[in-house]
Amino acid sequence: MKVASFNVNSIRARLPIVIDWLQKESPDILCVQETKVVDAEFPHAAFEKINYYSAFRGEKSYNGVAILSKSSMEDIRIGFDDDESEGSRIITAKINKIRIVNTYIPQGVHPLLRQFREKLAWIDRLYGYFKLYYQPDKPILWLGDFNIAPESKDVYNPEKLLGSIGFHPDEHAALQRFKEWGFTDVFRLHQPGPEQYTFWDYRVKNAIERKIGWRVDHIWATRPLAKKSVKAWIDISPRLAEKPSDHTIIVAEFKM
DNA sequence: ATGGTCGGCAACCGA
Repeated sequence: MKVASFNVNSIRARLPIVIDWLQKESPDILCVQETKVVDAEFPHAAFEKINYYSAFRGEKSYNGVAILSKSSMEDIRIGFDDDESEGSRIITAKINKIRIVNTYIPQGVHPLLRQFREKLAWIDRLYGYFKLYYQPDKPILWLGDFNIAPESKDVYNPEKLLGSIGFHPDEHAALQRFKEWGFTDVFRLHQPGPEQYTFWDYRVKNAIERKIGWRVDHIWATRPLAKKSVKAWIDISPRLAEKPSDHTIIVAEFKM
């Protein structure tokens, strides 16, 4: 089983990249974030044409998440509990007995602003949601743009950036709870080295060459699944495309 | 370095 996650920064602008990548790599599941499109305009027909099912929820201009899958999806859930107001940031489905959770965690803007507290509260709510509905001894895959680099080796300059948005102790503590509950960072399991970035800011000139990046996109799994993972990698091809993306695609493979 | 660049959408917001 091959799974992947990609912050597309508009599914319409990045549709050729996504279609090409699906055809080239043939993953079982691709989770996408920042689709930036209302459901009525989500390009599901383009995915059906290449034999992918899709589950999606979006809004005009901002946010939006989708799961693309070769196998059919069951028990698709939008948002938290019966509250679909956060549906543009969390969508889940059961695929071949595995619970897939795709999240686009709020970016947070700046640690001194209310949006930062809202980001932490959102993560808290996600934690409560996991605790209430799922069990760590079951196979669960959590993918998405977490908007957090968990460790020093996940940012280009940890000394300078510690305390910044995306690399803040409160964010690290918030993520740590998920590890204690039972999640493993599958990418890190297979790639212990530094400079494994999934994101480079558009605004930084020659960011890739200068290695000014962040690892904020993730694939985490509960232990029964994590122990079946065999490899993980970052595909930077979207960043080098004609219409480059600021994020890359993170991929993991499991021997089922 | 304290700016820079995207996408969406029609002025700036969010990242």
